[in-house]
Amino acid sequence: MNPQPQNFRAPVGTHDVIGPDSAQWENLIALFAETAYRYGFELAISPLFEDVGVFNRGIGENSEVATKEMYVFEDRGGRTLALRPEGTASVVRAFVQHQPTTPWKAWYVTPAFRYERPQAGRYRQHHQIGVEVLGTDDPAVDVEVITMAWRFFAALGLTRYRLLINSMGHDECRGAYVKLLRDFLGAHASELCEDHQKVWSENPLRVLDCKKPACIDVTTGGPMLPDHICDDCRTHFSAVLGSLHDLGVEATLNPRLVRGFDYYTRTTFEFVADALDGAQNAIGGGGRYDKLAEQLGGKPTSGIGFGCGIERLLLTRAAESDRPLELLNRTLDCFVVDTTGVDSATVLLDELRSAGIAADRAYDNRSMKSQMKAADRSGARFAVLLGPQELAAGEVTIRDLRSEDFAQSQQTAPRNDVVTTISNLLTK
RNA sequence: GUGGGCGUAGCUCAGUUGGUUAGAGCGCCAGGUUGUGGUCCUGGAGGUCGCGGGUUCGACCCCCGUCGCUCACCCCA
Repeated sequence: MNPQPQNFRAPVGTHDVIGPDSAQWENLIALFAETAYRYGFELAISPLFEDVGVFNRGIGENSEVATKEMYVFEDRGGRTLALRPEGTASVVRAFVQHQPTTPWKAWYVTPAFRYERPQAGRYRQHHQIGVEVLGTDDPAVDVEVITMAWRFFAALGLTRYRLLINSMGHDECRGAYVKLLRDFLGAHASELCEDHQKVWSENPLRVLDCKKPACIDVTTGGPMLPDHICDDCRTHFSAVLGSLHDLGVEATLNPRLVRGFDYYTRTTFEFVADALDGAQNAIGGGGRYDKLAEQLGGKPTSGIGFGCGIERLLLTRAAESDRPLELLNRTLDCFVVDTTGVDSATVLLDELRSAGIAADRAYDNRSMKSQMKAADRSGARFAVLLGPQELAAGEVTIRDLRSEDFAQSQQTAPRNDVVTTISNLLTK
């Protein structure tokens, strides 16, 4: 009659983020929000799920993510929906739907879902922060977006990261290049690695990204993207590279850089962290997607953006430094120790908190010693002692918990002046 | 989807060739004479040894299965 409760746990590849780790997340997201506003971005929140077509059209129906990693499901109304595997497609869908005035600059923070086997730095639900700019193909925007990410990493305290960059060309010159590459690969198909001998034709660009020696050998002698993009794209790319150089943002040209989503055109980039060993060292990436809005049914609109994985950024940060991020002040101002037995703390705390003072307390009428321990553990700056004596005298005792000197670390204050006294002590 | 390693208290881990009531440290709770934390001392709570089956007189230990964690391949953040 009383069934054994099941031991539920977070699904495979997902994680609960609780303290003290959640403080790192809070810091990182707050810093990103701050950075985004400084660059003129507004926050965009879009649904976690979309019509599956948004992602199929966006990231490409043949892409690895779309074919075998998406969480696709049918809702009760028979609609075929998918959990977002990345941020860009939804934001661009929102742009197409609402047609905000351009340039539209939006930032986001969102979970992303991909059905893969989890491993270090790879999860079925991970979280991304990113930005998108729609409505201009000015190379200055490419530079701004890349630079923002670059500066953000530095503000996070990262030091060992690199920017890899490439130009994919626009649809026409890229198409011509793919044809060229396909012909080339066709002539050398038997020399490719085992896997690509079979599938090189479906997406020739992927072969460029293959890490197997066989494929590298073949493609090294073959045509590379930057040499075959049209004059306009070349000019655009040069402008981007030039400005990045002027700003001191160190970009490494990587002609093999081909990202996993099909929507990219022209400027394409990736950030890798050297502190992360193994295959999961990409902490962020992005690029231009000048055809995406159109593919999602909108007017032709240029766009560019980047996304970064929060988990990987924090892993990188932890690998580079022992010190946690402490950009936000999240220490308690005071801890109320109430031994009156009549719960005087409730009213006192309401006064303190209403005045903007961060305050907490113990519950359950615990002993003074126990409450003092709790005060110490809480990290609060001051303990506000309120016992029978203080209650009778109409005052409180304020104790500086950082001081070791008993005599000088305590003072009394009239009960009515608690807020102002604490405020004054805090500004010292 | 394929393969390797690992599942013992909240956490980090011991547990001798299979042998009685499964241990430690940290953390948590309570005390150390009646109002003071961070050190110290004492005590306490907390575990169906991931789960299911098998071998055995006897299983945390051996075997099989399963689930989970983890790492790698693939791909990506």
